[in-house]
Amino acid sequence: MERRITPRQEDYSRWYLDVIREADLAENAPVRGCMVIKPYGYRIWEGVRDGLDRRFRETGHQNAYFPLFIPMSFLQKEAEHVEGFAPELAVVTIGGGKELEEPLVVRPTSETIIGYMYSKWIQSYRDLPVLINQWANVVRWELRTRPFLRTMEFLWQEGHTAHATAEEAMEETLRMLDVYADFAIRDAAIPVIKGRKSDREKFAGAVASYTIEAMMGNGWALQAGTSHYLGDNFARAFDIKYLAPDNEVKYCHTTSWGMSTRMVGAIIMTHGDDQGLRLPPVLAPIQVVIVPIWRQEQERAAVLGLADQVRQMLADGGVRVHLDAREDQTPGFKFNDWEMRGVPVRIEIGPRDVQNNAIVLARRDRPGREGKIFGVPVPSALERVRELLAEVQQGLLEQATAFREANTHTVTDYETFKEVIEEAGGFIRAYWAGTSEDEARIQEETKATLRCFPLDQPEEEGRCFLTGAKTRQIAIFARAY
RNA sequence: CGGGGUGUGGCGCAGACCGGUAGCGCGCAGCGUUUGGGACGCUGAAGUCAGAGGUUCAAGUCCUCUCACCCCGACCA
Repeated sequence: MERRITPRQEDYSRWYLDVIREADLAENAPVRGCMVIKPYGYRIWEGVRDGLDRRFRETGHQNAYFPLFIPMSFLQKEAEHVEGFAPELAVVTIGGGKELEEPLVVRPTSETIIGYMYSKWIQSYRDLPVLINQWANVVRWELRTRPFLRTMEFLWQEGHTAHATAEEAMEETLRMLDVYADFAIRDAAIPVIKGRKSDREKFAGAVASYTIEAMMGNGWALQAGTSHYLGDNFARAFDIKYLAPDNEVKYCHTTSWGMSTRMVGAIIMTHGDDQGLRLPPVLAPIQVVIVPIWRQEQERAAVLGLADQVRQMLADGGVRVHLDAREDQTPGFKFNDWEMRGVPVRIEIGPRDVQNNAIVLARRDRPGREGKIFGVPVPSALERVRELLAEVQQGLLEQATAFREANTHTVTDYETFKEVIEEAGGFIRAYWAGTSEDEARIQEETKATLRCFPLDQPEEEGRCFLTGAKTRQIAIFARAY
């Protein structure tokens, strides 16, 4: 047997690239740093999109679309914003064969052009809040890229809202952080830590940035979604003002929040094992694959007949099911193939099952025979499959949570911190009262960054592991993508 | 931008020191036998050897230049 996927232990980033190739999710494009998302990978993204879009509607947001090109001067209106993004801008200077009067930036994010429009749309407190989301591609000129995790062009949604008061805007910021966490946990089965970013790590132009941080299979952290409270920074830069009930002109308070195709990378790296991908049933393009098995020609029709009957039953019940009737592949090959592609549940139907009017169920989150259930009566198939899908969904979340807990360490001094990062890896929870400079030094010396200050903070006071100062503030540190 | 490496059928590689008919594995196509955990046999298709220039009777192989990609570093919402 040829080994197609490098074991995680041997080389984690090779494993990641192998899984993407073997599961047929994406491949590199002829343009450096860009990728082609293939149909199977794109369907996972569509699952992410649908899960988020439904939640956005439920929280009162509407979709709209703003242009890809942004006048360079717009970015320059917010000092911190342009400074943060300048190094990774793609700029169009020629159009229609002629040098442009003003260069156009290919959007790295849309705060500026949306701010510009909001200033025209908003006159009165009666126009507020404005709650808009856009699904779009953005471009950031990255030096080091990895499929899904960091590419020069990526797909995402960016929500942009404007509110009358700081309180309302802050509520919105945290509400959308909750939406992301809910999606990550319930749909993607990824346990995440909600937290606030340090000043060093926050969005260029934000007052405060919030994040959901997830732990990948190698113990590294991944920022899986962010929500920013922008204060009135962009309102001042773009003149987003309204007339309040007291007849006073006031600046709006704005927010922005985004989740990207990086989420697909998070799913791969949270759940994947040495067999390949493992997909949470809620997002799996194919939730159940049926593999028919026959030995002799006369068994064929009966097996395929039952297989199709079961397929129809499940499809009618709303299950995303696929019957793999390929005749040029053996059942064994198909088992491995669909495991590699992460399908949560497999049904095996052979001559023996036809005789018993039963099927065999196998779950992806438990390897080999242990995950198989024999002799499931056909009439109860739909019900049993539904139960099993729910169990797999739950099982993946539990496994990921247990892994994160097992790889989260508490430290109280810098020496231990360095040891843990170097040897054990994973997340470090520690009291922190250091400065941005201290943070930079830690990154330099250990490659670990301050991922976030979790929203759940302890009551007790402790001592900063670096400075020894008394503080109530806990921070999470880790190496990150 | 600095250091290192690699470019040969779709993919992974050998061939290069020592110049002489371009090969192997996987994949692909056809036919047959197979099929409860990655099947096998036979037949077949497919290569501007990254590009340009040079040396030579003869270049994948030697020389010069160029390009692309990968890894490490620097940089980084």
